Amino acid sequence: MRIGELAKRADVSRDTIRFYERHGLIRSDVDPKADNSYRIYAEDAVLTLEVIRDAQAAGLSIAEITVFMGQFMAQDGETHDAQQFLEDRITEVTTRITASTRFLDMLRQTKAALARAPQDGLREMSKAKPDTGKKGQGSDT
Amino acid sequence: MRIGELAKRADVSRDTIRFYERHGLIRSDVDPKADNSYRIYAEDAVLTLEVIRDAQAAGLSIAEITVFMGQFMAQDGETHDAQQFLEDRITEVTTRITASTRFLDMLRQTKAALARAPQDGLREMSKAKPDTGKKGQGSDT
DNA sequence: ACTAACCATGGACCATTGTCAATGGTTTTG
DNA sequence: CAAAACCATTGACAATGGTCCATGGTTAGT
Repeated sequence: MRIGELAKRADVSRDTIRFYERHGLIRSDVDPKADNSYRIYAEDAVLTLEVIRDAQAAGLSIAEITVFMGQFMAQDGETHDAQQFLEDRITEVTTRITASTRFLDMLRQTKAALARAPQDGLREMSKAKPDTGKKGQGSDT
Repeated sequence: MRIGELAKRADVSRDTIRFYERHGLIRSDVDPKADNSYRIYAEDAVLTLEVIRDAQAAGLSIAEITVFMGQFMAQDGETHDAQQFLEDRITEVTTRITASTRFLDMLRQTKAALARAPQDGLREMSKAKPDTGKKGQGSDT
């Protein structure tokens, strides 16, 4: 298919597709039996764009997604780097999901508190604590 | 506490704290009985910075986090806008978590496939398909 | 007292992730 | 056929989220 159709089907702009392509996230060929310069995209490009969307939601940068796509398509070795990369991403994404969920709870609690005491403000909310469990050594250097 | 201590305790740079402050995400006062211009941060600023981190992980922009913080601290009305805002954020964050989780699965599957067929590449992976379901279109002219 | 370490302010600078506009060619369709 | 709609390429522009630097004042340790 051509870029316009892909754009419609994946719900992204043509410019975005071109941007991704420049960054190696997606590929296209030129129809050899046409003498124009129109690029042709495979069917699975739609899927690829959806994966890119998810990957971005998960916090990966374009550069990282490019690597992932490369890994995904890879045929040759470099298995070690690949494994390591994937492991790192898994850790990061997991962490992000945890933080997001924590924040989601906070949103819900805030909303509930607000519903409970509309004009009163929500000073009592102060009790809602995040529960990080990581940093914060109690004193200065 | 002063900015340096806060920076250490919350594990962000001083510049980032100042950046947040300029954008209304955090506040500080000047010690009235000191004649310097050093800013003093309350204890809970550490917590605030942690919440900001989570909110960012959840995909909120600085502007949105600022609104949330305002809501959180709010004393006056505007309950309707607040409720609506919170609801919208809840929907968005939930969606993001779903997408992230979907992508996380993909990472895991890719890793597994790679472990299974190191030199073979993972052509069979093609079967792993997401599961979106949207509509509409992006225009570009 | 002197120096290292800290602080404030302002503005320049940077990477990332696109978007837009100009220019010129191609295809489709009424 | 002629216009509308589509396509490619290039490069400028923009918003976001910081980071760095220069300058000058403050505090703390030795």
